[in-house]
Amino acid sequence: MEKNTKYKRVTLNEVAAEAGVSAITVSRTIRAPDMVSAGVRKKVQAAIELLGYVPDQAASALASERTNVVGLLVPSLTNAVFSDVLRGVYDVIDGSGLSVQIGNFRYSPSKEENLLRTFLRQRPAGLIVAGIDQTDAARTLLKSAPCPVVQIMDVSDSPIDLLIGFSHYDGAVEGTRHLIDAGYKKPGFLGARMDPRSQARLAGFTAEAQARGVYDPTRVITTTYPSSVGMGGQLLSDLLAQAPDTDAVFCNNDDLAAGALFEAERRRINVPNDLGICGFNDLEMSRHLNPGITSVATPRYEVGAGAMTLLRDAIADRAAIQTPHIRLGVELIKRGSTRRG
Amino acid sequence: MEKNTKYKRVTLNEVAAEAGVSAITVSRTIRAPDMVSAGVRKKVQAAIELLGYVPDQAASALASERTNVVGLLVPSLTNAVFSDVLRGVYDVIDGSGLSVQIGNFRYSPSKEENLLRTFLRQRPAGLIVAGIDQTDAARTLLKSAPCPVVQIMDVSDSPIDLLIGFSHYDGAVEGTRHLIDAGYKKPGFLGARMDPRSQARLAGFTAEAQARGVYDPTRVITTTYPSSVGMGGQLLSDLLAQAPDTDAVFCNNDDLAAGALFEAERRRINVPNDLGICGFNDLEMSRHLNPGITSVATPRYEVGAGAMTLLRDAIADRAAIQTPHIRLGVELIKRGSTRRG
DNA sequence: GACGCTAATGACAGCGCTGTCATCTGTCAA
DNA sequence: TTGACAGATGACAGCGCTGTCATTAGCGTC
Repeated sequence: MEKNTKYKRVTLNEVAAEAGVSAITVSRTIRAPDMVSAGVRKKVQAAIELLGYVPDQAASALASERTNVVGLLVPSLTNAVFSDVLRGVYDVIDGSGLSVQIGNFRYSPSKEENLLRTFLRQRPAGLIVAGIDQTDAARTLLKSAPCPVVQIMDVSDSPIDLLIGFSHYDGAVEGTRHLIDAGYKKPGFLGARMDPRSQARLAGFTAEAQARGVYDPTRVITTTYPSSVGMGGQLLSDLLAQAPDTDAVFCNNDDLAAGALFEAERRRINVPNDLGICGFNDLEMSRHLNPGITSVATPRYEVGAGAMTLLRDAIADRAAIQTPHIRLGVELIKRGSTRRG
Repeated sequence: MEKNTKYKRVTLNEVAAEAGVSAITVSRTIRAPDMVSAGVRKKVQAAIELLGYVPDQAASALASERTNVVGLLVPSLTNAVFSDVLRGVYDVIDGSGLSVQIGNFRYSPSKEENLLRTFLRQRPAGLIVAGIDQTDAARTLLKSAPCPVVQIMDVSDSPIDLLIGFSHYDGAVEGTRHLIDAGYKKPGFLGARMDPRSQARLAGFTAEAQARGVYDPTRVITTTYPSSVGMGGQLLSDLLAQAPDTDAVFCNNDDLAAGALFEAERRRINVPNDLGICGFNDLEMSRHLNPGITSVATPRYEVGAGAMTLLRDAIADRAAIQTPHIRLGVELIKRGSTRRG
């Protein structure tokens, strides 16, 4: 076996010899310090420090049938939304001894299911999965998973295990209500990708518009192509071609909203007077546009950080989790794009 | 030992029994099919299929002293630049049997060094590190790493091992030259974060501006705060306060450029006639602004995908790598923000 | 026909750790 | 004083795989 002596590993046994105890005591000092007397603990910790001992994850995983790997299943890596979630996850995991493995299922439920199977065979310490719309098979796998599972980015009446997210439906209702309250009479909806969370936003828009008597299906424009700024402009063009008297748009997200704003600019349509625009997510950019884009701010970072916190605590002691289901709020941020003169 | 029978593992021995061969032959069938005769190979593959065998990574890692984990060290997870790189990496790794572990060193060289040590102890199959500006200690660690190392996102005269990137200096020179060629006489520079790659861009700007006799240090505004659209507006304000006659800005990246554009709009400064704006990276948004922002397009996805390809091939056979150092080009995309009427 | 050679396969040990159970020590109640 | 008991520590086996070396079969050569 070719070894690189530069990376010669310090083993548990060497630490044990240094500290004058047995290997298992060193192991316990690391994993369950309470089981070891204070004196021995000190000696062992000194020896670990002295030798620069770092546990071998592979050996530990093999012996204990568990790993310190957390699987994170997301539908996209491009999306600014998920990079904020990622940031939250990494901020919490930092120094927890756990590590993350990301699976990108590209909005494909079957791919998600496959990734899930792959992850589960690695005996993960925990799983974080985006959304609540797993296939039945995936749900079954997750329900019987031998580790905590956190669903994120949405709310649900029947979570699999742990959950942290916010209501896309409620957010859309709030945004739509604001448009109508601001005096817009003919609001439309622009949506791209149309994954389950986008669908929920559309449902929220539809429900509120209907309740207020301003719903018109010809003002709903969606595509399954990905969201982008360019797509926002295109969708607005499509909407105006189909329903030229539309006076406001609720956009599925801020990229579309920005694109719609730029398109309106090109068409010399006055925003907010002739066209109100409301986005979703509240990306950093939105507040700096002219006019600023009114948007439903979503706690993406908080979802990532909260999910990892939940998971970390559940891995330590699932029974100790007080609030396994966390519903975060969204906040409507009103800006110039809906402030009529 | 608490076991979950649902995830009862199929072992090499069980496959071997099923196929009527020894365990080591099964192992070889998987890792080095050429060493096994065609008939046996078929039998073994059938048995693997039948039993749904999946190798145990932990056991393999323990026995072979190697893992299938690729470490990826990036300075940021927020940045759109790195999410594009990530996407490239994941696209190539998909189905290669390797998995990625991300380390986020937050632009801190010492944190990078620590992460590196942590990764190296896990005996990674390979490493991808952002940039070429590692500390001396980190360089030494990487040079003697028992695995291939890919540096990305920059070019270098003395790569550690493998490298794929592009020249930030050249890109900045090209952007600056374009501004001057377009007739702007008093170009400034806006930069945030000012990591080594930002510094290289500033150096390119400075060199070209000096060569053309239009360099003025009072027109260079930088901050170590992170880049954002908002920061772009702020930096432009600072620049105009300090040097009101500035007629163009080369921005460190497109977020700053967009912020500068929006700020110019608010100040009723005509872009491009009274102020030319050139960005860097060419994010999707830039082409949709009014006017579109001229930008130096960088091959971020290609860097990610190329790095993972290099690494994958190097892990298979380091000696077979034909071009260990890949320099990708950047392309200036001219748009309205520098097109004077 | 004995020999050497290569290709194909197997036996075996052990990677570094942890689960299990055994042992040992000290304390306290009867 | 004895026994029961909890707390602290250790001995040992084995997780599933792979590196090493041994063995066997097959084949051509002088």
